[in-house]
Parts: sequence; structure tokens; C-alpha cells
Amino acid sequence: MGDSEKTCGSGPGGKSTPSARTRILDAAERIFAEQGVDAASLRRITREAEANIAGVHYYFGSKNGLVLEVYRRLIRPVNKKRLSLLDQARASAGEDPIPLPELVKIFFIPPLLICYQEHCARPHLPRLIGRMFSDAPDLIRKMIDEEFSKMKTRFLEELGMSLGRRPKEELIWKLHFMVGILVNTMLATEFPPLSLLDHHPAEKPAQSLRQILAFALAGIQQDPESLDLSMDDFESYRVDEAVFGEAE
Amino acid sequence: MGDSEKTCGSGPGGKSTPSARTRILDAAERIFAEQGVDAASLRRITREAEANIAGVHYYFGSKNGLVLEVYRRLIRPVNKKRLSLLDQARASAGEDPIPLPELVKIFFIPPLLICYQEHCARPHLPRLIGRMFSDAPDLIRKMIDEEFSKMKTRFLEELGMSLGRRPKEELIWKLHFMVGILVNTMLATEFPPLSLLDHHPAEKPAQSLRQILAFALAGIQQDPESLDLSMDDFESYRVDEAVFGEAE
DNA sequence: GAATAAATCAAACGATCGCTTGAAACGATC
DNA sequence: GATCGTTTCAAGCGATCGTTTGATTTATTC
Repeated sequence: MGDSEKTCGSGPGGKSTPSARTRILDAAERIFAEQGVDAASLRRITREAEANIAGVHYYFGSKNGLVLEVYRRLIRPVNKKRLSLLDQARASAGEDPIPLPELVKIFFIPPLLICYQEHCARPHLPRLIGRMFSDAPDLIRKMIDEEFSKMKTRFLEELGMSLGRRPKEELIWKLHFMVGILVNTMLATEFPPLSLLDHHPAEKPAQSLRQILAFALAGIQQDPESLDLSMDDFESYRVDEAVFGEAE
Repeated sequence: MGDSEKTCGSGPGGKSTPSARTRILDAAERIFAEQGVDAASLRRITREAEANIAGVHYYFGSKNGLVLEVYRRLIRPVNKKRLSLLDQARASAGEDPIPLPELVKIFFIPPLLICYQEHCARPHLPRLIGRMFSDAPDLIRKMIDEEFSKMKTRFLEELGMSLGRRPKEELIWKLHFMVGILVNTMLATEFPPLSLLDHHPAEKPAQSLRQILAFALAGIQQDPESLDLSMDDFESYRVDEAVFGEAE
């Protein structure tokens, strides 16, 4: 159980066949990304993993257990990396706040690098991460919240220091917007919203990262109170409810 | 077919019972939001709609047909409103570009007002809209692209004018980030990412809108080239692939 | 009020789902 | 090489899914 991997070694030093447990996780990860968790059947997963369907319940207890493990294996290394980068930055900043650009880079770059690296071993990852936030049942959603809570807290602390005294509510909103940008960008590495683009983001990772970081950094630095908005003419933006009932 | 609604009127002027077709759409919309499209069964939908299960195929041909119609009914009025607001703004701007704040308001406020209005007739809407981008099979995704294409094109045109000569690629990225912010915000009106907030966004719609608009406006105005980023030290942000295989 | 079309219904079809079972194959230990 | 715990296997369980059918009810038209 404590072992990270069991191999049925064919040759020493050469590539070895992963254990059935790992093969199931790999196949599940890929197929969940393709079809969504609900639509993915254990039969297809185990068939493509070249494993028996009973193995799923032997190793993970249930399909939900498998889903939990797939997500955990996906999230943990990324947040571990981000937390370690935060620690580094905090150490080298001493008593000062971490520079905002560095904070933004720590948030965005680790997950995006996984998606953008040239010969990504798991090209389906962005899609799966994007799915995480919407097609997961409540049980999985609770686990995801737990996995992110530490990173969320640490990041809000540092963001508060770097921005100077701003209302906590504002910090939460800004972290929230960053999550939205990140998730949608990962979803779009495979998908139409960016189809207008004449190249895949992964082909120009530096330019893509620049776009994201610049946008987020500007948004974070902006003081919402400075915005001159007439907030009383909402009515003209309201969608007529009567239209809703109609098909045409 | 051309009729928008058929009512089995009980009393003139009073509330009338919607047709079975409409009742199915209403129930499907709500249950799709609750459980996701895949997990929602036609049996539950028709039970709660007080209709017969065969009605789904009579009216919509298949479950996929029902899903398509639910999404269409949801998206159309919003984009119609946004397009009409764009027309208004273009008319009153004459030869000048539309002011950026106005452009951002047109994009965000119509969909968010639906979610934030006090006694929303359909409190599940944000959740459904958020789901749209991830749990939809390819068929539905194609329809969504079609429904949004006109709005997307018009908005990119106006954004290009308002921002002055910027690369088209930059405009696409910025629209893309706005979509991410919007979708995640709608998803979060019911969901954990904002659970740190001590109030529901709908309780303070003006403040919430201010946060969103300010962030997006700043991000849009920012020139990505002005950002001083050292783009060669990616390695320190890379997540160690070796960690991935491990469970603990 | 008979005839025609539209809408609704109960019942069942075949397929697939997550999950369980009990035995066979495997690997380590003495 | 016998023993014991771990892993893999084929087969099947009950449940639920989307869909179809054919008859019945309701509404419309002459």
C-alpha cells in the first residue's frame, strides 16, 4: 500500500509494465477526460487498462473511490509544487510581501506548464481539470475542496500582504477570478472557445503565459472602488423574462 | 409549433398550467443543473414534470434533443439582449469606438443579472450555465458554439475598435479570459469556491458586479507586452513528473 | 356528432450499468 | 514444495437506462 508503484519488471533499467492498479488509474484518467465521469463505464476503463473489472472494486472499493483517487493523484503534485514555491518566495522576501508578479506566476505556471509541455505524457489533463469543477458529484467536490483549502488559505494570506490592506472580500473575489481564468484556459487547450486562434497555446507557451499573467496581474492590482460605474441603470441590461418561455 | 406556449387555461387572466412540453423543459433544466445531463434520467424528469416519459421523444426526438432545446432556451435570450445592447451602443457612439467600460458591462451584466435577481424564478440557472462548458457531449458543444458565434464575432470587432490596434490574437485571449471569469462566477453562485465569502453574491449584486467589472476592465486594458516577465526560468515552476505516479 | 389529427398513456424492449461472487493464478515465506 | 495472503479472472446479479410500441384520450374540423 505504501509502495508508489509495483512493476512486473521485464528487463532491469528498461521500461516496465505498470501494475494493474496504475493501469486502471491511467485509463480512468484518460477516459474520464474524454467522456466525463458519468459517461465513462468501468467496463471500458478496465478493457483499455487490460485489467479485470473486479480490480476496480478490489483496489478502490467503488467507482466513486476510483474517481477520488484519479483526482487526488492529479491535484496533489500541483498544489504541493505551488506551496513549496510560496515557501521559497516567502523565505527570500523576508519581512516584505512577495512581489505580485511572482505570486501570480506561482498560481498559474505550474498547472499550465503541465498542459503546455511539448510532449506531454497525458494530453488529456487540461480537459479533466476543467471538468473537475462542474461534473463531479458532491462527494468528489468535497474532496477537491479539501485538496485546495491549504493552497487557498496560504495564497489569500500572501495576496493580502502584497496588495496592502484591502478587504478580505476583495481578495476572495480576485482569487476566484484567477481560478476562472485558469480553468477555462485549461479546458480550452483542446476546445473550441479558442478555435479562433490560429495556433495551439502549447505551441507558444511563452506568449500564452504572457497573455494570462498580464491580464490577471492587471485585474488583481486594480482597485474596484476606483471604478466609475453608474450602478443604478441595471434595468436596461435585464433580460426580459417573458422571452424565456419561447422556443423561437 | 410556431406557438410559444400552449396553455390549458383554467381561468382567464389568471395563472395557467404550462403545456407538457414546457413542463418537461422546465423540469429538465432544473434537474440537469442538479445532477448533470448524464446523471439525470428521463424518468425523473417526466415524473417531476407530471408528464409521460414518451413525451420526451414525441416533442424532442431523443434525450439529446431535449438537452439541445434546454440549452437553446437558456442561451438565446441572453445573447439576443447582448447583441441588442451592442447595437444601441454602436449607434450612440457614432464613428467612435464604444467605451471599454460599456463593452465590459454589456458582456457581463445580462447573464449575471439573471443569476442575481432577488426572486429568481430559476435559482438553478447559474449552475446549469456553468456546467454547459464541461459536461456537454460533442453534439451539444457544436450547438453552443453556433449560439455564441455571432455574439463572439461582434464583440471581438468592437473590442478591437475600443482597444486600438492590437493583435487579433490578444483580443481573442482577452475575450477568453472574460468567459472564464463569467462562467466560474456563475458556477460559484451556488458552490464552494466562494464559500469563504460571508454572503451570497446575489445579496449584494452591485458590489459583486463592481468586483467583476473592475477586474475584467483592468485586465483588458493592460498591454501584455508591457509586462516585465523573465520567461526563461520556467523550469523552477515545473511539477516533477516522477511525483505523479505516487498515491501518497 | 362523426372524422381526423394531436397529445398522452401504460407497458415493455434490449442494452448497459455498478457491483458481487467464488474460484483460479500468482508470489512470497518457511 | 506446501502454505498462505495477494491479485486476477469469468460469469452473473439486480437495477436502471433510453427508447419504442400500440392503444387511449383529448382537441380540432367539417
